[in-house]
Amino acid sequence: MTTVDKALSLLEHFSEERPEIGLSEFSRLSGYDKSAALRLLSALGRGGFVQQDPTTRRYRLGAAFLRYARLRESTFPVTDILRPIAERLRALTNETVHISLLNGDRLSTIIVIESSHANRVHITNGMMLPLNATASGFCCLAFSDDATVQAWLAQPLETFSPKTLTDPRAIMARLPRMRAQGYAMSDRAFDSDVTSVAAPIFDAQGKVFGAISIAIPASRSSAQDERAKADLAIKFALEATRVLFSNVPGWYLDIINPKHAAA
Amino acid sequence: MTTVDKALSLLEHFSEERPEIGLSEFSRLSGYDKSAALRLLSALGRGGFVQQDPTTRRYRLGAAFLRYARLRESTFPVTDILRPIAERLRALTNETVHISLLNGDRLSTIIVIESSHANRVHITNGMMLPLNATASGFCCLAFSDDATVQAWLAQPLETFSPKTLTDPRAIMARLPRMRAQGYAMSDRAFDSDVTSVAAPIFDAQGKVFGAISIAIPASRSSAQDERAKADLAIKFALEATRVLFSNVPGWYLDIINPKHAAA
DNA sequence: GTCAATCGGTTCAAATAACGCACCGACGTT
DNA sequence: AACGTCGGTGCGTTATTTGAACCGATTGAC
Repeated sequence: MTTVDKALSLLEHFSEERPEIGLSEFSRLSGYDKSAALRLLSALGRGGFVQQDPTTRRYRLGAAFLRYARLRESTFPVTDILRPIAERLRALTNETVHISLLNGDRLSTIIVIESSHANRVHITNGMMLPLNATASGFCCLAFSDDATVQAWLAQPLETFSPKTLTDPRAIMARLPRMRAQGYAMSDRAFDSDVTSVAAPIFDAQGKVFGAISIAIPASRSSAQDERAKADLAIKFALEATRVLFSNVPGWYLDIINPKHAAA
Repeated sequence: MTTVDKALSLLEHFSEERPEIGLSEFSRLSGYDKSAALRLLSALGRGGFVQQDPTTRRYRLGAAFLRYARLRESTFPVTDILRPIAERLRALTNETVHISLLNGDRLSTIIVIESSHANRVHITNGMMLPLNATASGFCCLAFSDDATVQAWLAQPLETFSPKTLTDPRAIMARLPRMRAQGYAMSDRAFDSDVTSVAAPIFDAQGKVFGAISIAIPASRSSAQDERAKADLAIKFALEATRVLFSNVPGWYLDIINPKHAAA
């Protein structure tokens, strides 16, 4: 692990719940010596990646992220690239389609294309989704490595509906099946009237980047429909992964098509 | 300069014009040895700060920026914080007000509140503004250190109107006056019908973060108006700096109010 | 088909920067 | 006054970074 890795790993400790972190706190969280943490934070500060509140001296994420995120979006516009994919999937299914990206221990919804049915699922763009109640969230869990999953599920899990799973063991017990199927399903675990299927989008390193999900009013969903919808979700998520990163992990291709006739 | 600084500085070579950079190119641009550049890039890659195109092997900005920028915005929402300030300034002047943030060698406009006059300046949100033709851009130049200014003006400067300044020396000649006044003004240098004044917003390190600008149809502007508008721009930019970073550089306070009775 | 240049990436002894303990003054509690 | 914790510093020890040489793979010229 290089010094740079260590510096970057400090940033991982920021989260929605812990947006500001003091020096000693960083030292404790990371296990690095205070002087090491200070050196790393100073370097991050010089680069604008963290900034200190002048009064409390605590650190928060810096303005460089605005700059670089904008630059990246203007030269490699993920949202623009993914929207047509979501639109085509919505055209094929006429159900609400949404794409969410993994953001720490949550998903942020960046694209929503609603069904034209009068009875349709409404999802707010920008909405943060939990990992323990949505099909997209289950995707992130099922296709991430064990250590990451353990860390995610170690935190307290919120309840959203009577069917929400909050027991880490119960959730983990379901992951192998999802992994084997190549997609995830959530039946009324987030909203009591919504069933959804989702397939994972991977980044260039083969880690879960986000998920593409089809959300259906529970009243309209059926078991035999699920598989067809899931196959579409997988197909379009694959396309998204390819378009963004030209690179789908081989093991995922093996899962969704063991005969190696890639979709 | 620590190893972390070097790694972060590699990212500075990305720009709108150069969104993808190869290993040797990085080595040349940064002056670091190829093996050093590779080590740094690998670390950045592990953190998701750069990613490699699997076919060309060139590097581009990674997905971590989306994640961290979203996290920062959700815990420290610059746009939400600044919008009410822009709205109040617009209410006082009834002219189009916009706030732009420094993004490399350009400004990206994040807030636009238009005047209610029939004859008003229209600015598109998200628009990228040059440093050499707008009041906001002049602000960035006037209140940045010489080395930065030199680097910015060393690049070819685009012409936007007959009054655009493209000679670095002509531009630099005007900066001391702006610095002394505490604000910048641009008369028809970007759009032939628009005059604007702008005051700088500073970040926690005292570097220019962006600018707040009042844009007026040239036909409606007058010299005596300029100073009044500028004073308002300064006042609101000060407030923006304080609200965001609780920290206005002392030298700037000295400039805008030498008697130390801070606004 | 061959040659030369360039690409991304690897190796390893020498040079250098990171590490982490001990310590500082400031602040808040007890 | 004594204690605990905070952010930050100094410095000898130690581990990482450095960079020239090198590798195999591409690419373009002839």
